[in-house]
Amino acid sequence: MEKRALRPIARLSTEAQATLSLREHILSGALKPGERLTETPLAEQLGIARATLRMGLHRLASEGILVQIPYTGWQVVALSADDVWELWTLRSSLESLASRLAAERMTDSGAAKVSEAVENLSAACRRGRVNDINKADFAFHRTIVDLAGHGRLSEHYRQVEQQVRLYIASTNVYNEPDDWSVVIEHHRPLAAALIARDPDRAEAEARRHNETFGKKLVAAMRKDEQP
Amino acid sequence: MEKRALRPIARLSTEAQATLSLREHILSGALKPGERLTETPLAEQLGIARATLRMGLHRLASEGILVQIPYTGWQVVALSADDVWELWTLRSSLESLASRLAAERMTDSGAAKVSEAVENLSAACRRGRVNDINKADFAFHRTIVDLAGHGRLSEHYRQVEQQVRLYIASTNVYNEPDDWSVVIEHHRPLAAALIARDPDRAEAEARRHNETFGKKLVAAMRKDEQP
DNA sequence: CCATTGACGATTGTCGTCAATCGTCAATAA
DNA sequence: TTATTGACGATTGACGACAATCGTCAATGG
Repeated sequence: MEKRALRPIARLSTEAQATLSLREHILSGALKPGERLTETPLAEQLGIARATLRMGLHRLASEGILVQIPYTGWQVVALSADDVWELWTLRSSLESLASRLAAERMTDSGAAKVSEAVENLSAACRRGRVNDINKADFAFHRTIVDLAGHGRLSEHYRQVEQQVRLYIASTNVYNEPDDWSVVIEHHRPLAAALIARDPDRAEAEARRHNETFGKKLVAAMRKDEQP
Repeated sequence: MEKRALRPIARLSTEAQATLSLREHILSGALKPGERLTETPLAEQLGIARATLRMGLHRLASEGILVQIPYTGWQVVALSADDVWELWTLRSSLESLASRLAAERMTDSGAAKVSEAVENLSAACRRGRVNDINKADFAFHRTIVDLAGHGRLSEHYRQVEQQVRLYIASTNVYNEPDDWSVVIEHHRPLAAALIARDPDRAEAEARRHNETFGKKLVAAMRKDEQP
């Protein structure tokens, strides 16, 4: 016998499962931006009815990773430089709020989570495997948002984060053999402010962090778009 | 003959029309929070198929003004004090960003729009009709967000605004015979900062505006919830 | 040769129907 | 009397089929 009581089984409607599956499939980079999706074959592949699949597609569209062209089909969004700018300004704003709130309600266990996240990121940077760094990076920011204890903020952030993931997956901006040590140096001040329970500094550091990264990224994109 | 060329007619899918219709119906306050909705009668009322209606319902759920209880029904969300706190902190964050951006890219025509909006609000306050004040208030803030020229921000703000509208419609917080002149005094500094093209001040004023209102509201709600 | 148009295949938009699941309430037995 | 259980009505969940609309491309006429 197990110690813990039985947990209620996680029941997911077929639509929810399909949405999950599709979302991960797209975000994994298996589908390139602009790639076309048609309902009928997709429904057959997933073994569900078209109407069911369709709900999932609509949801992903409302989340901004798919676009629908009436009577023509669905396609994975192709982000422009302006889109990336929008994403980063928005992310900066949301994460600044999250950081402030997280610092305000920081607990010992929360601080431990932040420490763990930043150490994971540090370890990943030392190993130098791009995918791992990426993952640890997202996990670090996600930790902060979760610690803010703000359901709607969490949901809005998730949508932005998702599109950022899509962008990262569809480009190789992270493949530049940059010095990975700078990545961790860019995160430590924010983590420190959080652990120190300093809302003002946490908010400022979050804003600074996002803005520097965002500016670099947008500049790189515009350079690519022009010629 | 008319001068202007024919504009493309606005074609809306039945689903989109149903969504629009439902959204306004709910936001108008015709349905009280917690009120139950069943698909079949609703579909009949609107004269559309259940599957079509259902897509609209799902959308409204993802926008946070409906909740779905599996195999049971849909209902209008009932916002708690915590929810209102979430809404106002989020709105503050988003509108601060919008105000900063709007101030940065302010043009003469933009400034005119801000002036017009604030004058409308002022006029409404003098007349003292609650509904008009309310409408002008939302229009003022919407003007700022539009002027920011940030599609995603606009969409995220819309969702928050919607829930705020729902909350306002379902309560009579605005019915207190407050001195309406204070309303306009709370808005003028922000408008002035925007017209002066001062991003820092605009951002700060937006934050201050939202926080004072939010705190007052949340405090009033908690007082109502406790006993 | 080229612009126009009509038809065709492909794809989504919408609909009606049946299956799965929920809450409730009465029947039952200790 | 009261806790359990079985059945019922109500409601959503999922499905397959038909209609509307799109882009394309060949046929047509100048």
